[in-house]
Amino acid sequence: MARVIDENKLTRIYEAAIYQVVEEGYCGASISSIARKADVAVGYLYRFYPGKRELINHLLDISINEIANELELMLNRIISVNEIVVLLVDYFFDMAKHRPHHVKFIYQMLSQSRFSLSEERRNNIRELSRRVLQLGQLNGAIGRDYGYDEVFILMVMVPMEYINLNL
Amino acid sequence: MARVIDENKLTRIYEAAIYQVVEEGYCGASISSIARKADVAVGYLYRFYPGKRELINHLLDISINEIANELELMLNRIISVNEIVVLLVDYFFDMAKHRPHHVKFIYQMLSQSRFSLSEERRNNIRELSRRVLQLGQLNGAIGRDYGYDEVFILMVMVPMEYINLNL
Amino acid sequence: MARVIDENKLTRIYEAAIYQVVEEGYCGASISSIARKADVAVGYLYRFYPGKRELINHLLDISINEIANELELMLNRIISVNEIVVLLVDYFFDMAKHRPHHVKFIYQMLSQSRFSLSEERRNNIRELSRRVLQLGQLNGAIGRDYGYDEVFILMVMVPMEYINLNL
Amino acid sequence: MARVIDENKLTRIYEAAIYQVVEEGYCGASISSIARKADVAVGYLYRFYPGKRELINHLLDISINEIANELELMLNRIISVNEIVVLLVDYFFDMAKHRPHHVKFIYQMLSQSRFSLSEERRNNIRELSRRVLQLGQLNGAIGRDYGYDEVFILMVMVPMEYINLNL
DNA sequence: GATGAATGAGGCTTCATTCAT
DNA sequence: AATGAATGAAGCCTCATTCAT
Repeated sequence: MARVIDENKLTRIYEAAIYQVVEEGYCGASISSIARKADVAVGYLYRFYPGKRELINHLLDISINEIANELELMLNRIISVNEIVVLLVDYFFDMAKHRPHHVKFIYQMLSQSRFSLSEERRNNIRELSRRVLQLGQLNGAIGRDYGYDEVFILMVMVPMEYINLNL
Repeated sequence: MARVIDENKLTRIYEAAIYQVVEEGYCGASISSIARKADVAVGYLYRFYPGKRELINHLLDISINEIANELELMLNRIISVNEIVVLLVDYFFDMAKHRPHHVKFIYQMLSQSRFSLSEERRNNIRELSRRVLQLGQLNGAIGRDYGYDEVFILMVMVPMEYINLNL
Repeated sequence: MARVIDENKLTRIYEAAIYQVVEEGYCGASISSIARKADVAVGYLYRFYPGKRELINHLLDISINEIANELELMLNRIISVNEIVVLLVDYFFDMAKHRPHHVKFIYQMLSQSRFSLSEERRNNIRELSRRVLQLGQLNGAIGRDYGYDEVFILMVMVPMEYINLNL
Repeated sequence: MARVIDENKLTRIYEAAIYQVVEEGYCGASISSIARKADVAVGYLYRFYPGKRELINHLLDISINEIANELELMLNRIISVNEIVVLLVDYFFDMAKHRPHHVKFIYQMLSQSRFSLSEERRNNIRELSRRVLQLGQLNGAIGRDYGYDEVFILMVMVPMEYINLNL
């Protein structure tokens, strides 16, 4: 019978790709260097993605999704904005501790306009920001004249910035 | 006879390089595309820089220096931290209006660890942050438990983040 | 127990290979595309041939052999050259109607010097051409100053050319 | 001043490309092997053609054009079809003698439907065939029931076939 | 000094072939 | 025996860099 897909290999590719992109940039992260670091044949990569760009884009998507899911869980427990900020920052610090390259990866990608999220993911983020904003404005934690952007920057980007500066 | 350098050509190269890096990323910004956009021969570029990396790194250095000088001027006039924040944000918005690619360029480069500033520039920035911190803590505008990083992030990175999100 | 070879699968491989070579050329006809079209596993192919080249070469050999056998049957019935020409052209037109890709395949392969027939097959063809020539020159249907080549070109290649141009 | 284009290099590329295609087929004729044989850098090829396919297609176009021009000259001198056939066959034999690979190249490419001539070239050929047909039917050299295809096959393809078989 | 033609290392991708299951 | 996941050599192409003019 045919061999089964080794999930572990895929994980290694993800780690390697993120590591290489952070260390060398999108272009510097050559497919062959990723494959080598993941201890996988070059061709193996192309079984899952039609090309390099799709691989990296998917990784960004996965990573953002992870954060979005975390935030959604928090919002569903209807805690206050203040608590959410604390939890989110904790979450980022935890990620920085265990997977420092992931934080850098997300941060880098988000600041390069060429790598945009999928429409779906973007809507997802916007919806969550809206919910945070609503929650914060209800009990006065967030002033009336702030919008989604401010929420996103202060809750997501600033913590990441801080972490990046210190990594 | 002294070697005459056409400052105009150099400026065109800088503009073109920054534009291309922002639009296409470091790798996408090919030397030939930069030269073409700057209306300069490819070889001309190599009279000033030994390679592509050095050119881009220098541009980052120049750009940061520009901001540092601006901040230094402000600090020399010994205005309050509050005023400095206002002036600095104004300065960034002005840059965003007249040279939007420059803001993006600096922001993008700073979030990519592999493009580091020169030691000299880094010291420069640190010294300025120290002075701002001192000034702020003197009159209580900045709390005792904040450090350089926080000053830098809040005064430089957050405004840039905001601008980038809206450009 | 004797190894049972599924003749049907083999036939499907032949058809698929010929089809793909005609449509995409030798290189464009990838082993995996052939296997997919034949609904056979890639590895199965390698049970019969050590490689791609051998498969294709064998197909050419088989195809030519088929024509040679046909011609031989005709010659054994000692009919005149004129009749043979008619029968052969009929045969080609029939093949063009029912298996158009086969005609194209043979035609294409014969015009590419690097796909040579096996020594055995070549001798076979030459012998048949000799017999046709002899037969034709006996009753004056073919002039004294023609040789094997002319016979082969006029009886085999020209009809094929015509068919190819019209397929 | 910038170096001037070396026409000789281009000619070497043409020869090398045709040689390699004939010897190894379209796919076997790798860009690097062509460049090596032409004693030219790989990148040099891409100054004239966007890719391999365009190079080979252009070579076919050039080659066919050459023959078409020759035929046109003959037709303009209003000689008889018989004379034209003789001249054309002479021309092919001459080509076979001095540039044997060119004949093979044209023959191979024409028999592979995937490499079609440009619309312009095809019209050109058709027009010339029409003129030959007209001329031949005027003085009875060509029977009433023949068409373009027959003219083309007999005057161009058969001679080529013959040459190919003997090269 | 300036130019841009020429080079070739290196990147992305494909696919013939192998071999564990 | 049959399968198809996995491999990696080799192909196409780009582009940083050099250097003759």
